[in-house]
Amino acid sequence: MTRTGAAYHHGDLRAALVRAALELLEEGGASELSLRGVARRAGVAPSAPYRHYPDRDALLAAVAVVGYRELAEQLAAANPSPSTPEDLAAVAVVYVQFALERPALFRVMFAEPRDPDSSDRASATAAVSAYVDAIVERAFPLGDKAALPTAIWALVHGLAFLHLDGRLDSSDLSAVSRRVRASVLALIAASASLATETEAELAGR
Amino acid sequence: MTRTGAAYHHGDLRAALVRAALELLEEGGASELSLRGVARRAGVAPSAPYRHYPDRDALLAAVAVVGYRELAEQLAAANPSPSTPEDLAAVAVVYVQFALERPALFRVMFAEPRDPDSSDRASATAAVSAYVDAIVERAFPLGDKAALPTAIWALVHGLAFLHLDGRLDSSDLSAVSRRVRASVLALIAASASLATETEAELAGR
DNA sequence: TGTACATCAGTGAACGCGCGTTCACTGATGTAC
DNA sequence: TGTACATCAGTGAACGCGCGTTCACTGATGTAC
Repeated sequence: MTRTGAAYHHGDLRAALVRAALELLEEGGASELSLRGVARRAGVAPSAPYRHYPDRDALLAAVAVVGYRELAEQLAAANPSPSTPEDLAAVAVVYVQFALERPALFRVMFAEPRDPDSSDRASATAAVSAYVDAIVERAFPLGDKAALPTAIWALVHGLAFLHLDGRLDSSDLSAVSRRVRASVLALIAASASLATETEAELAGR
Repeated sequence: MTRTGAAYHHGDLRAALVRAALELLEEGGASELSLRGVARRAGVAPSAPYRHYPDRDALLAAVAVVGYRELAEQLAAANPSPSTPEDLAAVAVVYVQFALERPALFRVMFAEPRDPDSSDRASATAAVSAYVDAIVERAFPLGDKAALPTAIWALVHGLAFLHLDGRLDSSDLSAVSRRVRASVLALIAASASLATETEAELAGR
């Protein structure tokens, strides 16, 4: 709008809408994202988005996809290929930090999709899942069948939401980080100890 | 309405509204609970609830409180005073089952309160937190400072939401239970092994 | 036991709101010749 | 290089909707004497 001097044709409204949505989410306050609100923010008529997205959900899905990409980038930036428990714990800390820094976006990303077969969103979510599995798997091959990656993801995700929903105190961010780190380390330590115990039991208690 | 034969005075509309809300949540579909919808379900004018609750949030808070109570009852029924890792794992399984069986209620319970100082809701949430802390603490005194109870709660809560939001497959309920059980057992095993490691390190590696 | 009256717990119409979506339209762009 | 025209990407008015909340009201209940 201000960029090209109020052109009739926007240029790249498709991307601008996603950008506007992210801005609105960033500003907090309104956690519910409305199509009209996004259009307003982009400086465009309420009907304009329909040239690019079939409906509101499609726009939300596009926003979620960008969110997944940014989360993945930040995780990778923390440690592109974690190999020790400490590395993994550091990645987990970044995951929770992302949730606390961009709560509204995080909620959009993980909100139940109304249309459960939105392929974009599903594939983005599968990508995150695969990514998490992959880094945990690389760090701890054969850890505890396939249970460990899921357990770690759930642990970190649960920490994120408990903080986000005010069930855990988020006022001291370094305390949050310590808690995330300690939890993840504890869980990882378990996989080794479980294996040992199992061996011991097999060996006759 | 049908009970007393269409009395003008309802009898106990206050409780009936909460019951109606729970029914609506139970029926799934609409995860958003509206004051008007609840009044409609209770067979009462849209303005009637205002005799009992100052606003929509207050009604939602009352619903959440009932949800917390029922969750606590089910957890206690699973095992009133868990003392082994297996006991705790069983309680965790019930927690996730509750979320999967009553997803809409679970979301209302854990949704971010708009009015962050609703005392009813806050105290109910504190009660759950205290309960979780207590049973974990009782089962594993001095486990890993105060980190373990939180970690377990987060793990289980994260599993619940990842299933609820379709990030993990919920089609095979017994597989879900196995995953929950295995994750919790792994995390608990860690507290012992961590303690051992710490001692070993203190003893000079 | 009967009456007068205050209080309580409902009604129902109305308010203003923002929403998602549709529709006929129009201005800008790009292509064919 | 210039003109005719199809296509594209916006506009803006309008639709119907359900919502939370308010307000003056009224029927039922309970209390005082």
